[in-house]
Amino acid sequence: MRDYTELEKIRLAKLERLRAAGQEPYPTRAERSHTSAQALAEYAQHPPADTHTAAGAYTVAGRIKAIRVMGKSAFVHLEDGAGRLQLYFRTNDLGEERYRLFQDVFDLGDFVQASGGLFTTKTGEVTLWVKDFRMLAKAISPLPAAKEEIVDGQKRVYSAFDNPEARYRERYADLAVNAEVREIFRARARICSALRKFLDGQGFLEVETPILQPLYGGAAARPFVTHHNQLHQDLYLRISFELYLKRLLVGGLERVYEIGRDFRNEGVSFKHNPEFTQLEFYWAYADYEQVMRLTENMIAFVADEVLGTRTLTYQGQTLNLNPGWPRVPLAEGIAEFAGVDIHAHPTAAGLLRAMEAKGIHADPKSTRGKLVEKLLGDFVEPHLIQPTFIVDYPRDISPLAKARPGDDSVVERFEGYMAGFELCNAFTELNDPLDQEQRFIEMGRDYAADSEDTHPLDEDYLRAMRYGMPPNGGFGMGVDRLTMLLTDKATIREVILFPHLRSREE
RNA sequence: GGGCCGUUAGCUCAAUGGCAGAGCAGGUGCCUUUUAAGCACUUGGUUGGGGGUUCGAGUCCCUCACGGCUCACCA
Repeated sequence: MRDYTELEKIRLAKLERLRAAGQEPYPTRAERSHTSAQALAEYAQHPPADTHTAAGAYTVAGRIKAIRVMGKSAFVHLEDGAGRLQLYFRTNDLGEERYRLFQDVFDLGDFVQASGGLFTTKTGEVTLWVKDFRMLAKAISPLPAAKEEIVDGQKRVYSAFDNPEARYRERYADLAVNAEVREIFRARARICSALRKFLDGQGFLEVETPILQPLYGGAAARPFVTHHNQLHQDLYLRISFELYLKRLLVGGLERVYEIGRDFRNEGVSFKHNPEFTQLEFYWAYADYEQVMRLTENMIAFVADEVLGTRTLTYQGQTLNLNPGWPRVPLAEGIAEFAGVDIHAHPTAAGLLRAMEAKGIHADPKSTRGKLVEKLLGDFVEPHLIQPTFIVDYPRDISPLAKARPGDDSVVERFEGYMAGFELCNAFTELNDPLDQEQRFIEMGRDYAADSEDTHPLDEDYLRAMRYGMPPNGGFGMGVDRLTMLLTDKATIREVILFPHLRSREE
């Protein structure tokens, strides 16, 4: 038996008192004729002649958010999924005994059902004049209490439940108490719907590919490992969808996408959660130029659908999401912001010397591609506030992308940036099985040089490609990051319902 | 993994090394159109855990746990 707090013991006693009075604290069924918003809308459309007398018949259900008792009457705020509605309880209407029952055993956080007509109070709030009420679910533990006040139309919250750790660990309490948190996840759902609507409209097919994979690939990340008992087989949780989605192009599905979970066994930060939601699509006969245009249109479409505008404020910065993002070759961006001409330094050693000359220090074992990435991340990325495509990446950090015709050292790849961080990554996909095999082998060498684990070589993927893969453009985007941007949240944990936290001993 | 900061009542926060407090929530009263309702009284603490210094530790030191920020890592 667990230890209840003093506050919980008081509520347990109230629960017993409710039972003693013949009311079930957790009845099986509830009734509801109107949501709070429906009731208010109906009243507004057909206001009674005398607004101070209860009119109509409404039954509402929801959670008690505020109680103001004044002797023999009480005002209560009820919150449901649509909003809130004030309830008015009065001894005259309910009788001494029922009124006392309400006053004595109904608490903040309880789910209740109430019926009556609507009227307008002296202070102008449309309110349900309660003729009947009952408990729907008694709350034993008090929700983190917050108080709200409306000052000049602005909501002010006092003693808000805002300790991040507590909010993430008890997200249910966070959601119950902080209405704006519920809005984040409504927006998130609309973002996913808008992405699907856009891609479906472009003739893409939504598919599902394995999360448990015998080999992992498609990105540079350490995987989570798990085990199938009966098959005596170790399996990896996928780090990307790429290699499976491209197998589908081999199979003749020309436009496919997947929205789902990726798992990366790496550091946690304001923009990294160990599991995160990714959108990837692959588009046969398209190249990265077409994918760029589709990307701009997709982001603008989502902004229209979710925000109703293409201008948004992110952490105090105004972002313009209209299509027509600048295309900045990676080498130009680095030249501008880091003052290093990477074209002039085709070898890792040469580039490293050029960087050292600028006072930029890097791991001397880095490949040239790694050095270029460091320059991009440290010097260019922070400047990319407005939506920008950085294009044309070094071949050795892009093993699944196709080389640029006429320049083997550069691949047709772009990354979309805004607000100073990477949003998406895409390329003209490599579809030459012999080149792909060579790249995999090169990557293995690079990993060895970096003293990382050797990346597994996916033979089955090469077999698929040998059957013939149409030329195609592919795309990947972090849906969590897009949600951060559109909801103006500074950390990924705010847009994931249950972000990963270290376990805590009870 | 490193650095810095933090953890005090259900929630939000105070407290020169010297009696652990406030507001809200809770309880008991008063109050039949309130809205952070109001008024009076009042309960509530292993100050994250453990160890140390000290006559005396929420406060200083060590250590562990968890979190925040940041750096590193993240083709």
